[in-house]
Order: sequence, then structure tokens, then C-alpha cells
Amino acid sequence: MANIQEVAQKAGVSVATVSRVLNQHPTVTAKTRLKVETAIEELNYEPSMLGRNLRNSESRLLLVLIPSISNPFYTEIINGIEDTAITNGYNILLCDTDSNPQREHIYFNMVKNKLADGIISMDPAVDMEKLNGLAMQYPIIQCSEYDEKGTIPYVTIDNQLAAYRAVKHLIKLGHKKIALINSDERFLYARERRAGYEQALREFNLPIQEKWIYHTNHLEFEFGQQAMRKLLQTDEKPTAVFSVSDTLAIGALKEINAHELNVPEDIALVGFDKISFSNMTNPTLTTVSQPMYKMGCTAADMLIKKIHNKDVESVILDHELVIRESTMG
Amino acid sequence: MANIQEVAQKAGVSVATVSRVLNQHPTVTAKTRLKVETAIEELNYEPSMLGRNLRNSESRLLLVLIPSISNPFYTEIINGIEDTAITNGYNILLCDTDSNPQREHIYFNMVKNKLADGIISMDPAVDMEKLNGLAMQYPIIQCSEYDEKGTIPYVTIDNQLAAYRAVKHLIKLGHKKIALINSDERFLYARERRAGYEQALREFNLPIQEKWIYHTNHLEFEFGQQAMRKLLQTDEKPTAVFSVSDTLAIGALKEINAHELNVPEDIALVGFDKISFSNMTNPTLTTVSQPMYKMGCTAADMLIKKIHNKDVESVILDHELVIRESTMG
DNA sequence: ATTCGTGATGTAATCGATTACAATAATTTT
DNA sequence: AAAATTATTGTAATCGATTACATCACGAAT
Repeated sequence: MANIQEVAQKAGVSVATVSRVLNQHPTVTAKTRLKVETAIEELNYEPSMLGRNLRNSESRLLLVLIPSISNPFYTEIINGIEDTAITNGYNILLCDTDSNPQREHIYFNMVKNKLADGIISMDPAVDMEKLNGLAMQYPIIQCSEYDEKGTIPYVTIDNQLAAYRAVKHLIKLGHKKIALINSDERFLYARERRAGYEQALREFNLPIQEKWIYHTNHLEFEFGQQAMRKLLQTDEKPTAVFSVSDTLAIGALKEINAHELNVPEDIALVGFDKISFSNMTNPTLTTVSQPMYKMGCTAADMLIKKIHNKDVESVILDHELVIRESTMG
Repeated sequence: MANIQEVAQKAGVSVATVSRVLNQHPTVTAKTRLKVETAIEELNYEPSMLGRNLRNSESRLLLVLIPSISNPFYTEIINGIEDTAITNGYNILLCDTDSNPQREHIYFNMVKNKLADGIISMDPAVDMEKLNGLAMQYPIIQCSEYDEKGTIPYVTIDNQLAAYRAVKHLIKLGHKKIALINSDERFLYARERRAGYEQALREFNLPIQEKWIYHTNHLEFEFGQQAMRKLLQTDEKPTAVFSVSDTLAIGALKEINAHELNVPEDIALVGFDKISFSNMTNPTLTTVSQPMYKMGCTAADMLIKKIHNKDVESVILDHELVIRESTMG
């Protein structure tokens, strides 16, 4: 790979002139520009981002932190981020943190070292303290999950309201024994969705029963199955289940079927996220739709603004309850 | 963010000594090491990758090119890559190329510019010519999809044999009218799997009927539905379907159900990839299992070897036909 | 006491770009 | 035609690290 020196030599000019051509400075003569451009062409030269970044302290790269690539919830968000980034001349790099602090540390360092210009964090398990510290010096946005006590701008939905509506929908269908499959309440979204669940129950004077609330640390299908297995073992089986994630709900559906029970006749089921697979199950899954693509776009917009030192405000986007077969009697 | 100069000043030593401490050179006195380490501590200093990379021409970053993050097929492979990379002191960056040459170009440049040390490409739609050109100078490995005419080392499975076995399994069950849902035959895997399909039919003297071969450009569920709709419209309906991807098969299953037909009684179904969803459908999906995690590990191992200038040979891993409910009569 | 050897540290070049400032060439003004 | 002005281009410092080589200090050998 040729460097700027060789181009300069070949074109018979100084490196400064080559750099000016590269950066489209208007002061360069058409003739010299041509010379340089031919030299670039002939040497197949491409400027080194390393040298450039070191000098400019800018990489035009955005980091997107996700806990796990296997969660389909993130795919549409990422598409939104990517489209917006590219429109603005940025590129994104996906970072699968596996909720591992050590990996996170590496990605944090990439920003400190100017290898990236900013971070969009979607990892609920991120070290909030570290993230807040980093955010004092570097552009950071949180997407979906955020720190209520922190000062980092975020884009999300009203999780409590969404859960409330989902459970209210079940209550309106006549259900009185409604279970909750929740994830780890270390996470804000889990706490908020539980609050929404309880809010709905209280509003209709239904008791909140611990035996119908199941917590799981993982979001994979199998954990939904496991959750449902437990719930079916309770002395009084629930007639409806609200799950805080589609993947868990799909696992639950599988388990319900395995017990020769039917959805929605025996047990109604509501998920959360509207992942594409939720429309492929039989029955199709009632779920809460988050505007994922828009969320991604908004997050990217906010980050880019922040990089340019503009002020940004947190955003709460609308959600929607998508009623499908799993709650249609 | 402090730099090495400031640390040197604070510690009362030269930058060379600081660098020596950072790189654990044995020649530094315990006393000076301590001085430097305290200074690093106090200034909260972290060495800049940019400066280091520029000097060392090494980033210890690997690029992983995937066409789309939404395809669950890649998740386990990526886990394998990531685990292996980290064990060897490398980190990975996921690049969602969207099969877009312009985006690819950016990622190719990152390697040219030493922002990354090598590439694992999993994009079937990658510009093979460019990739081959790049591979003459930079470490590149192909995973899953590869260029049969090129010289880039790859890791994959025997796609033709796998397809042959899948279709033979259907024939052994007594099926004579077997359809194929294939993806774009620009891709090698699609051509190979079709070859396996035809090989099995020929071996058992079954005619190859164009009406039962459907091509689709996308792998999302909806395209599987669309494919199946077409196949059900043919004058003579197939009694079995082999789909080159689980996502397409799951879409097909949905469509079959929508027509009030049953799997496997009316139509048997075989997918490919053993994605985690394929065990959540009802009935569960017979599919071809690729050793995805191992594939990822192998690819990462090969790439790291290549970065260290060792010779690497292409690898063909074993596959397995996983028989589940969708072909159990 | 002088010389030598060894180990610890410092000096300065280097990687590949950008850019302030200097220098030169081209043009206009008088 | 000489001076003044302006348009191009070149020189060299800079970003933050690494490292070959130079230097220095100190103890051992003679």
C-alpha cells in the first residue's frame, strides 16, 4: 500500500499538495490536481485512516454495543442506526459485549483512543458507573435500556405503560389469573414492565401473586420453556401469561403445546418486541411493537449531534399493542 | 486523556521508559517501574491504540463480514469466532455489509489501513474479485461461502452431500414429488445444494421437474411463504419440500398450515442450518446441522495463523441430518 | 586507580497523515 | 519595468506511540 510520500514523489509535488487534493482544498491548480490524481490512480493509493485519525482525532466510526447478536430484537434497531449513520457519512461497528465487562472495556477504550467517535449502548448489563464516567468526556447515547439516575441521553419507550396495556388487554378478555415471565430485575426495563403488570392488576383489584411471577436470567427460548414448565406446576394454573420478551413467550408457547394445552383457549399469551418470528408461530403471537427502526435512527441522530457538540434531549417513542391469534378466543 | 509524554514527565523519566513499562520489557528497574506505574495510575492514562497501531502496523482487531445481522445462521459462528479471537488476544468487529459493495469497500479499507489485522468473510454476495485481490496482500479467510476458483482459504461443509442426504431421507420415506426451495444460484452453496438435490433424485430415477424448483433472492420468512404459495399452486402438488434454509422452511410451514394442510402428513419438510427457531416450530423442523460454533473457531484460528504468516489449508467440516417431527409420519 | 563490562535509561527517528507558516510564482498596479 | 498583491506550492511541526542506538552509572577485574 503506497503512502502519501510516494504519491507526492510520483506526482512531483509535496505531500502537502497531495493532502490538499485529497481534502478538496480549492487552492490547487487544475493541472497539479490532475497530476496528483493520476499518481493516486497509478499507485492505487488510499489514504491511511490511522495517520489521518491520529492527526484529526476523528474516525467517523460509531460503536454499537449489543449484549448478544443472537437476540433478534436488535436487528431492526441496528438497521436504523446504520442507515442514519451512513447518510451522515459515518460507519458503524457492531460490538458483541456478551455483557462482559472486559470486552466492554476494550470498546470503551476504542473511543478514548479516537478509534471511534462515539457509542450507542444497548446493553442492559453495561457497567452504568463506567458508562456515565465515560459520557462526561465522550459522546454516548443509550438506546432502549438506560440509567434513570444517569445523565446520558437515551431513546426508549414507556415500558411501564406498554406492559400495563398488554396486561389490561388480557384482563379485558376476562382473565383473572395472569402470570408474568420477567427477566432479571437488575434491568430497568424489567422493573418497569413488572410495574406495569402490577398497575393493571391493582387497577382491576386482582391480587398480585408471587407464584405467578417468574424470573429468568436469560432470554433464549429454552428459558421460556422452563418458565412455563414451572408456572404449569403451580397449584392454580394461570389462564394467561405476559412475557417480557417474544423469545421467552415462544418458548412458553412450545411448552404449553407440549402439555397438550391450547393457546389461546387454555392459556392466552402476550409477548414483547414483535420480532419477525412472532408472526410465524402457530398461533401467531400477540405482542408489543416497539418502533425499532425509528429508535435506531433516533439514537444515531442523537449521537451524531452529540459528536458535533450539540445538545440532545432524551426521547420516548410510541409503542403499540399488536393483537394476534394468541389472545383471540 | 493523558498521553505518554505527560506520564513520562510526571514520573520523571523518558517516554521510552514509559513505553518499556507498558510493554513489560525486563530491563526496567523495579523502582522506576513503580514510579511509572503510579504516574499512569494518577493520570488515569491508557495508551492510544492509534499511535501504537501506526507504529506497529498491528491492531489486534479482526473484521467479520456478514451480509445481514438478522440471519440467525450467523450467531453461533460468530460466538465461535469471538471466543477463539479473545483466547488469542484479538477482538472482533462485526460488519453488516448488507451485501452492499460500498460498505464492503469501507471495511476492506480498514484492513488496508491497518485499522484491522484481517477479515473473515461470510457474505455470499461479496465481490469475489476484489476479495481475491485483497487476499494477495492481507490475511483473509472465507467462512461457509467461498470462491471455488479463488485461492482464499475457507472453512465450510460439503453442501452437495448434505443436500443429497436430506433429499435421500425424503425419498426413503416414500416421497416421489419433492420440491426444492432454493436461494439465488449466483451463490455457490445454492448451486451445490441443488446439485445434491438432483443427485438424489437421479439416483432413484425420479424426474427433475422445473415446476418444483423455486428460487428466491431473500432468506426472510415471507419469502418462504411466497415460495410455498407458488408450489401449492402447481397442477401437481409436491408431497415433500427441501428448503436450503430454515428461515425459508419456517415460512413454508406457515403457508402450508394456512392452507389447512398438515406437516408431515400432507407435506414433509426439511430445512437447513438448524437455527434455534427450528426447534420451536410445531412440528419441529427436520434440518441439516452445520457445526457452526466449530466453524467459527476454525475460521478464527485460520485467520490468526494467516496473520502470523503461517500456511493454512481449507477445511471441510462434518454436517448432520437432524430428523425431527416435520418428516416423522 | 584505571579500565572494562553490564545494565538501565535517554535521545531521536519513525509510522502516515494534516496544516500553519514560509516561500515562491504569477498577476496586477502604478 | 519595478513594486505590490495574490495565488500556489513547499517546509516542517504535529498527533502518540515504539525502538535502534547512544549514553551514563556503577561495580568488577586488573
